[in-house]
Amino acid sequence: MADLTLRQQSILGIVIRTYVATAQPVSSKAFLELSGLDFSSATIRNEMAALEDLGYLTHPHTSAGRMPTDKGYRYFVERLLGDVALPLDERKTIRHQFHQARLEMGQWMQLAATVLARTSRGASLITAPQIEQPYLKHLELISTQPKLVLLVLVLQGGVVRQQMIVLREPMDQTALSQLAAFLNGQYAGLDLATVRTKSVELGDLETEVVRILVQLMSAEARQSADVVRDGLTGVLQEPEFVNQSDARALVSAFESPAFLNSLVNTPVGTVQVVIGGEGRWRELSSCSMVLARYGTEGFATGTLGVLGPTRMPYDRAIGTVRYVAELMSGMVSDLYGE
Amino acid sequence: MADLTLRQQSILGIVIRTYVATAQPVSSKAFLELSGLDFSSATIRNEMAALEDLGYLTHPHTSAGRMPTDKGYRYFVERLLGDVALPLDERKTIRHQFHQARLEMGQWMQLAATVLARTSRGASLITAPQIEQPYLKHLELISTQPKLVLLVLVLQGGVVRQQMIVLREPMDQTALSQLAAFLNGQYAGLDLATVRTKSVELGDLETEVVRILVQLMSAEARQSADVVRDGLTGVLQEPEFVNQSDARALVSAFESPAFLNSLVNTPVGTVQVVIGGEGRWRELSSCSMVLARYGTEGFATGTLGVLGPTRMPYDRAIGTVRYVAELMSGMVSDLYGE
DNA sequence: ATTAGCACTCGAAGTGTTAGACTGCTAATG
DNA sequence: CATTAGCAGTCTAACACTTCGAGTGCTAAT
Repeated sequence: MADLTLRQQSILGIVIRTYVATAQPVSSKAFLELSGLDFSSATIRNEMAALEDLGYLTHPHTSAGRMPTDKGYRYFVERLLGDVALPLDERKTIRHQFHQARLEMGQWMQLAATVLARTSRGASLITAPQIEQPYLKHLELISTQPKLVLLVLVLQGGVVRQQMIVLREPMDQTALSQLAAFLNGQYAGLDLATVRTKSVELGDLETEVVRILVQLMSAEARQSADVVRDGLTGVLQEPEFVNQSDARALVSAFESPAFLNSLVNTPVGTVQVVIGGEGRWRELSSCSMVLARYGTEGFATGTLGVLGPTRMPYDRAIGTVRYVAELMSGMVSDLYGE
Repeated sequence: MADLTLRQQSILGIVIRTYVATAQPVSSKAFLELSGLDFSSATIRNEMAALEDLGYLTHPHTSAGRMPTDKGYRYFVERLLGDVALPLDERKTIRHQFHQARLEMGQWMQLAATVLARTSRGASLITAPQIEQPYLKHLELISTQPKLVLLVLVLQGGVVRQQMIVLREPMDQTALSQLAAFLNGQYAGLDLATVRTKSVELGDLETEVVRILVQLMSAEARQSADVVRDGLTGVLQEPEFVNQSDARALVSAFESPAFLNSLVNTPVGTVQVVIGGEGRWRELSSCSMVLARYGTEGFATGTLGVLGPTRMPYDRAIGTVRYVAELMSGMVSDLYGE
């Protein structure tokens, strides 16, 4: 990726910003009107042609203006984007909204999704933080019907999981509470690995409970469930999605769990930008993603991001993703922390 | 809605089935090929013209075949559709899938959504059953950090709700357990109304807990949260949604909570068919819905349904919705029953 | 009541033309 | 030597026009 002259950089930047705003190929004339630069259109044409030779811009056809290639966007994101922090007042608004929410991961995720979608014009999605070595805080057995028992698990950080168990023989609540107390004594405070290896003399029901315990805890450790999404309708308005099959590809990726699981592992604190599917997702050639992981490395992390057309306001998207990831990281250490 | 002759009924039925299958206006010639009836095309043309006069069919333009109007679909659904029960083997497959799932409402909902979407070619959605007068089975207070406490509520039928509480002063688990035991003694087994009116001498923290208790329980009684959806991508493939704005209207309705809340209240056990938005939802003029409520009337009910193009296989959709509603009703009485 | 037959309508698809939006290049310019 | 004016060349979008065939509606015959 050879270096561009300063002027080329600035032209590339302006072309990209203009194209992002208008969704129309940028002609040399339109460029001059919008940029306020004092050159003739011929000069701009020459420079644009050079940028095209270098692979940063294209032509849909001879007599059309220029639009960025994926390489052009990449250069823009990596070299031309300076400070992408959101303006202070926007940060304030967002922080304010977060402070008003209840202290509950589900609500925060919902809120984060909404904020991401609104400030970045894309579709947003966010996965619940997954605790790497969850330990059991507490379990409870609650009789709901003579032969039906609800097992409630509270894991580290207030993650709650439940499951019904069918009994062979009816048991009353007193007996169940005793059993729960016994199991709490044996298992509370232990992590999955320890629960698994620990061997205790147990009756039938106890064994069943422990089996489900292990099952729910390991599901916790690597599951694809809990995802919150927002902004799909908004992004479908973008002109690139008049094309039915592109739109469908977007919706399909956005909804599929498989896609989510493939979202890349970058360290917490960095924002990753995937432009035009970047080889990995063939159908998403007209889409870009801005992703980040949040939480505390090695302990509990989740992924959040924005999915939009390649013609995306990268500065806003990156700024928002970064800021929301910070807030969510704070949430994780507040709620899940030791 | 004047009565049609038997022949007109049969012609209308065949036109609708053909149009549903092919998505193309049905010409008199195509009609004869597919129906196997032994008339000349002129006769069919005459009858079609009559059906058009009566408002059951239309013409996109002079030299095109006929397609059903909303009124035509309505007549079809109400008068021409005989037994819509799914074939036994399909019912068997579905029941089998349900038996393999874990005994948990969330999983059942997910499964129901998938089954609905797959067997009816539409997008499906299903709301969690809402208990009208939920009562508190059990509450638990669990310390997660010195000044953070998790309140876990178990309501009737194993519905679990949780919320974090911030303490002014640190408290240890022993104290919290005592407090929980006290509150359980006072409030367990009571329904929302009783919890609300009951007055007990309480300290600061206790009051806070009860406040949240009331809040979570009343949210339970009429909330729009817990919804499971499936099949959006599939329905977007239908040719009616090449039109970007129709597609967007569909996605938008499908995702919006407001739309869900407006879904009609029919008694449990009947299936309702809304054709072409039917005045209520302007944007959904090219969509139909097949809806049913499930559960136990006056106790706990939810809504489920399928959203697709007006050109929908109504027989399958109705059959599937009815059958899945029955299964879910069974689930409700098994899990939530007295 | 049904049907054969034909005139008529309309859309889909193809062709031709034109206006104008841009570019690329060349030769002139400071 | 970078810049620019100017112009030829290219391509699209829009429109008008034509043709083809699918399909109807009607009428007169059975």
